[in-house]
Amino acid sequence: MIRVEEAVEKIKQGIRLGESIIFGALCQISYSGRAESYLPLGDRIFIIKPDGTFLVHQPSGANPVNYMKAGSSYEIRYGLHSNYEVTAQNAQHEPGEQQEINEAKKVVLKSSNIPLKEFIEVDILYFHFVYSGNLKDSAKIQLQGTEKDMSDMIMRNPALVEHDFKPFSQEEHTKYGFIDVFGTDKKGNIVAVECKRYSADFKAVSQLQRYVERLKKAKGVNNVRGVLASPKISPNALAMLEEIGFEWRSITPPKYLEKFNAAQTNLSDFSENLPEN
Amino acid sequence: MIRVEEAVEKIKQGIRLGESIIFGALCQISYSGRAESYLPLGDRIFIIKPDGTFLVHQPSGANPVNYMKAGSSYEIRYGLHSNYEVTAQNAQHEPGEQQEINEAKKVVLKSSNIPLKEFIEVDILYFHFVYSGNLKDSAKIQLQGTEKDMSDMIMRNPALVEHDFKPFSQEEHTKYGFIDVFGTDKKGNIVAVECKRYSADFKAVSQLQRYVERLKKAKGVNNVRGVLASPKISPNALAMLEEIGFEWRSITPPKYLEKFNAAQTNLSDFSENLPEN
DNA sequence: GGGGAGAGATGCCGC
DNA sequence: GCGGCATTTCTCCCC
Repeated sequence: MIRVEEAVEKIKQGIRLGESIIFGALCQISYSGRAESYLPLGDRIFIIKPDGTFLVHQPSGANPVNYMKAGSSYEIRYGLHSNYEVTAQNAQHEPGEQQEINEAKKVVLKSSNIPLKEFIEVDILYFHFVYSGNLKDSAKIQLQGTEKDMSDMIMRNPALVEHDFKPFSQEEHTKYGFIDVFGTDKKGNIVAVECKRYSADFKAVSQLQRYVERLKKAKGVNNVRGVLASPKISPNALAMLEEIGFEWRSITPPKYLEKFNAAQTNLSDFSENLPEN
Repeated sequence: MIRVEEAVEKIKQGIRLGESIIFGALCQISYSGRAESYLPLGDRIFIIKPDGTFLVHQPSGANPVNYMKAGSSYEIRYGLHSNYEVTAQNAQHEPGEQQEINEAKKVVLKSSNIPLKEFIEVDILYFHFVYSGNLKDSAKIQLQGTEKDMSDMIMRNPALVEHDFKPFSQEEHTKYGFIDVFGTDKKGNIVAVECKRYSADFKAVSQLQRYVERLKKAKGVNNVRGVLASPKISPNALAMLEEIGFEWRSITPPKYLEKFNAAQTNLSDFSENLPEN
């Protein structure tokens, strides 16, 4: 627990200096913007980032319960809470907290993003902790095993699709749509390959169908094959695929950060738990 | 800045007690699971929740750069970092930090989720702050303005679709698919309504088309109308809709938390910034 | 800014 | 568990 005055001063200064601010507080939250929400009293974790990002986390769950996008601005002040009564009872907190809450100095944190017409107001009863500091991080995450890595792999090794498959290009952003890999088979048919990094569903089939239809229309040709590449495919999707006359290839996206061998060996003691593929 | 020994002890105790743990640290991170990633040295914000959720945030951006799902387990210990050299230089930090880093006591935090085969390893150089505590929050967020609210509104006021529209049911989870609102028009035609809370795109049209096709097939009838309801619709989607012979209705999801008037008035000083709709 | 598509998407519900 | 679908999805890239 931290004194309210001290907490408010730290946060004020953090906002002024554009620092990363992290704090925990007992509060209730109202949001208005694309949607609207109200979150009754409870303990939450807050992050205000220098870019204006705002995150509110409950003590469980992966997603923030409330948030604001980068570019939002902040104001914290002492003030009257809303005209309804904040009670420990309606928050299902311990009855003993009632007195504590009523005696607490009231604090209001407002976040607003005028261009996006989004607003959050946090009524704070007390703070559990406050940190504010200039955190420095210019690093970018290096990720492997994405759909892009799959299409890279196919470009390097076209036989994964089939013998004599000749890929032209990758990630074609054309007016016909976005095609992962694009090439010809040995008979000269056009082949459009759509990659999915995990199980392919009927939406992936729809997507591929749309590409192929547009291509046929735009080029005035009929010899366009559709190939869906993924580690798995749902029964529905496979049925739909076969009905259209498209094909499926079982291809798994590459993993293991070859460029960062060090990072890989760093996880060596985990490797016994990994699947053998 | 907090002493490493104190930080590690706090986190260890937090893990043992199942508390909410929040800390800031200079670190590098390796991940292996559905994909793989490596994040070079930098300052980050960490949250470990009692349910096992793990979040790592950089000082900018809305999304966690690394994370683990609920159910993951944690271990923190002193130990050797990986066999590559962690230097202030490769993290683009100030040269003066080099000595500080080399002298720091090395700490490794591991998170693992065996069923999901997901693993994170954090090499920590030093801590900016550590909080651990028993945060209590049983509240659930009350959200309004969702797609479900739109279909509720249409059920209460079917004329929004058209005069004499008679809705049967909502959210039909049938083998034909999931239909938001389902009813008949005055001529006895079946009407399938798909709601979108924001701008409808061609995917929404595809979705609706799929419902209607399945319905026709399953019921052996042809008099099924498709209606797309949304505040906006993209030109492409509208063209596609009209080509199929479906219709669009301009309907905006209800907002303003009528059930929670208190929360609403709480945002009264924001209302002058809100659009007039 | 809109459109189109991926994401280590997540979360919810139903089977 | 998978499937289907919404999300204050977010993010990126291109037009």
